[in-house]
Amino acid sequence: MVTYQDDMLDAVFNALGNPTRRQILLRLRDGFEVPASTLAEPFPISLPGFTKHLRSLQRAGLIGQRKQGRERLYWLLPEPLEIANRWLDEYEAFWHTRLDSLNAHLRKQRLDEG
Amino acid sequence: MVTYQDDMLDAVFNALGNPTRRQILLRLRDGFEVPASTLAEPFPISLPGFTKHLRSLQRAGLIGQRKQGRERLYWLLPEPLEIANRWLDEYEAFWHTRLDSLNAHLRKQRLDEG
DNA sequence: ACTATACTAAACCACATGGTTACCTATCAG
DNA sequence: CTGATAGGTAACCATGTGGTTTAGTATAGT
Repeated sequence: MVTYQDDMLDAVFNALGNPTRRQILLRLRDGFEVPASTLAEPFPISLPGFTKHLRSLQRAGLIGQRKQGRERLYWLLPEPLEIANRWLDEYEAFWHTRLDSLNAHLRKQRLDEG
Repeated sequence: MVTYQDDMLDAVFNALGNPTRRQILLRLRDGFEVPASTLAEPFPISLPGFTKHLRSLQRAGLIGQRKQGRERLYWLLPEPLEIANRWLDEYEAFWHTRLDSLNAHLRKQRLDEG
C-alpha cells in the first residue's frame, strides 16, 4: 500500500540524507531569513552546486524563498519535518517499551539456537 | 562542522527515503523476525532487487539478520530511528512555539516589503 | 552608462541507486 | 544422491545525484 504521503516522505527523507542540506536547515532553525550567499559561505563547493541543495530543500517543501533586490532570501518551513517526525513516532512505542525486553529475548533465543 | 554522527544520519535518512524500505520497516514494527521471502512477497520487484533494499537497511543499522536453516530472518533495530528522531526533535520547539507567531510575523513582513 | 554583485541556467562528468537477468551456494525433502 | 527451495553474488543498464565550469540575467552602486 502506497499512501498519498509517500512522495512527500521520499522528498523529505532524501533531502535530510545529506549533511550539507541538514546544515542549511540548522542554520535556518532560528527562523530568520538568510540570503543564499550567506547560507553558502560555510561550504567549500561552488555556488551553482550549492543552489542545487536549495532546490532539493524547496522540492521537499522544507524552505521558502523570496527575492529581495538582487538577493534571494530563504527561511525554514518546518511542516515537512513535523510530518517526518510523526512517521518516526510510530516506532517510538517500539523502541521505548519493547527494546529492552524483546531484544533481550531475541538475543537469548539467537544464542540458544546457534 | 561535520559530526561523527553525520554518516549515520546520512545512511538512516537515505534508507528512509524510499517507500519500499519504509514498508519493510513497518512490516517489522511488531518486533518479530521475518524471513526474506515473506518480506519480499508484497513487492512487485525481483528478489535480487529486493535484497538490495535489505542491504541498504542493514548498512543503516536498521535491521538485524540471522540465518536459520535455508531461511534468512530479519528483525527491526530501532536505535537508528531513535537517533533520527532526536535530530528532528531539535526542530520541535521551533514548529510548536514559533510556527504561528513567527511565521505570521514573517508573512506580514514579506507583504509589507513587497 | 559601466561595473560589480548575486544569483540562475545549461552542459557536462563521475559515481550512486534501483532495477534487471543469469548464475551460484546452501539447505531441506524424498 | 537428487531435486526443489531460499537466497545471495555478479554483471549490466537507465536514471538520479552532487559536483564542476561556462555563460547569462537582474539589480545596485558610482
